[in-house]
Amino acid sequence: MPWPKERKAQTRDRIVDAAASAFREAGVEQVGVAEVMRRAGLTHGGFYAHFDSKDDLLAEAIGRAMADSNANLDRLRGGSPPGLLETATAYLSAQHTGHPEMGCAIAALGPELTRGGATVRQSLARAIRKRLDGLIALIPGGVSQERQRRQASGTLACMVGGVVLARGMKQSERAGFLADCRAFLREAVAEADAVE
Amino acid sequence: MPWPKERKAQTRDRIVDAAASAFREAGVEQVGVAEVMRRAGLTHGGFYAHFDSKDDLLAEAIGRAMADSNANLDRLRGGSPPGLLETATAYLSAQHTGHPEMGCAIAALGPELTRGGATVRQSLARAIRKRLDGLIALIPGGVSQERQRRQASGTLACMVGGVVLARGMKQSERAGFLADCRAFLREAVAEADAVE
DNA sequence: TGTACATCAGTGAACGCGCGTTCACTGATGTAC
DNA sequence: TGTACATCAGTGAACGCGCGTTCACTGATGTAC
Repeated sequence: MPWPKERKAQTRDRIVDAAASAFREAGVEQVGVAEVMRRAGLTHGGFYAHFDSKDDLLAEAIGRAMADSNANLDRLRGGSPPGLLETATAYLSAQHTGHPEMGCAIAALGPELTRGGATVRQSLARAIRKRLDGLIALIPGGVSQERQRRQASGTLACMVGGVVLARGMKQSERAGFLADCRAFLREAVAEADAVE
Repeated sequence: MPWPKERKAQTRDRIVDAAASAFREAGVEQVGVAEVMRRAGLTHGGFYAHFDSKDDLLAEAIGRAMADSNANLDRLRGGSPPGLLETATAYLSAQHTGHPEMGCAIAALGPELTRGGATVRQSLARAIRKRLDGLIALIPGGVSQERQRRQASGTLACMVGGVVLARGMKQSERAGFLADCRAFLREAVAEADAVE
């Protein structure tokens, strides 16, 4: 074993990171294997020593992007406690909307991943499941499981749709729309708690 | 003028229709000009007698897809009155989720359109604006404009995100998730009315 | 301690292939006589 | 009524080009002696 054992794993990691941000930034189809490798500081020929195919890389990059995005949202949330509303507020921010390459993979790539191969779709489904479970875990224990599920599902839908829509709008309408989405959720979630 | 005047316009229409459904079904990048023309019953060579570029067609297909989708949602809504909740309920249905090629262009193509050329982005922005205004118009007049905007924005975000997420999930989790989103909105919108 | 060697991560040229676009053409049509 | 003609929507072969993938190779490294 002439090379340090962990070196290949580190290179692989760099490739996944490069792919996770490049795909979110420009779309899966618009970013070639060569471009990903270039971003990782390598040449394209070595790619297949690490991955079976571009789809294989994509499936792995989805998970990486979600973890990455979660870390960024935690940072955005700043000091506020990790509740459902606080998370949604950070998600529905101008910062997140303006930086897809560091943001949620579902909002940046959802529809095109849905049309991908079986491995990619599985990875997406797992990412969504994880996000949803993460949100459910943020809801206080006193609430019934059914209500937890409903609140988390509706809130996540509003988060993802809000960012997708904001990114598609005229720049000038974005901030207002995001504020409307945040206010909508604040009311919906708070009132649902009151009813409880 | 040796040909019936309207014939070329009709052919162009057929191409736009074919593109609107093909793009929503398989994604813009996955559908070539040749495939669109084949679906319209033509050969690819004639394409540039009707459009300047694929992007030009795409920009037009977005508008067509939205009109088409609205007609389908009206049909889905069936007898129920055209209110905000009824529209959201039809949108967040298994039928819509299962048939992207007849559904909302924002949910099917949103993120990739955001990364498109200027004309495409403009067409998307216009489509979103129209959808939002359409939803606002469904809210009873007694509600303040600010509240109308907030309700329509939050509801649309939940609709789009709900369908994007449902399509990315395991088949077995879809129906429950869509029902949760519908229930969430029913509560959010109804309670907001009560508070009014 | 120094040298020859085996390993294998990474290189870079090459491959088919499908794409968007171009262009010379064809042939169905309405019009002029 | 019938024929020659001009028009132009639509045809199909061809063009570069960039992509995902393959493969013979290279050269930096740890090991054996």
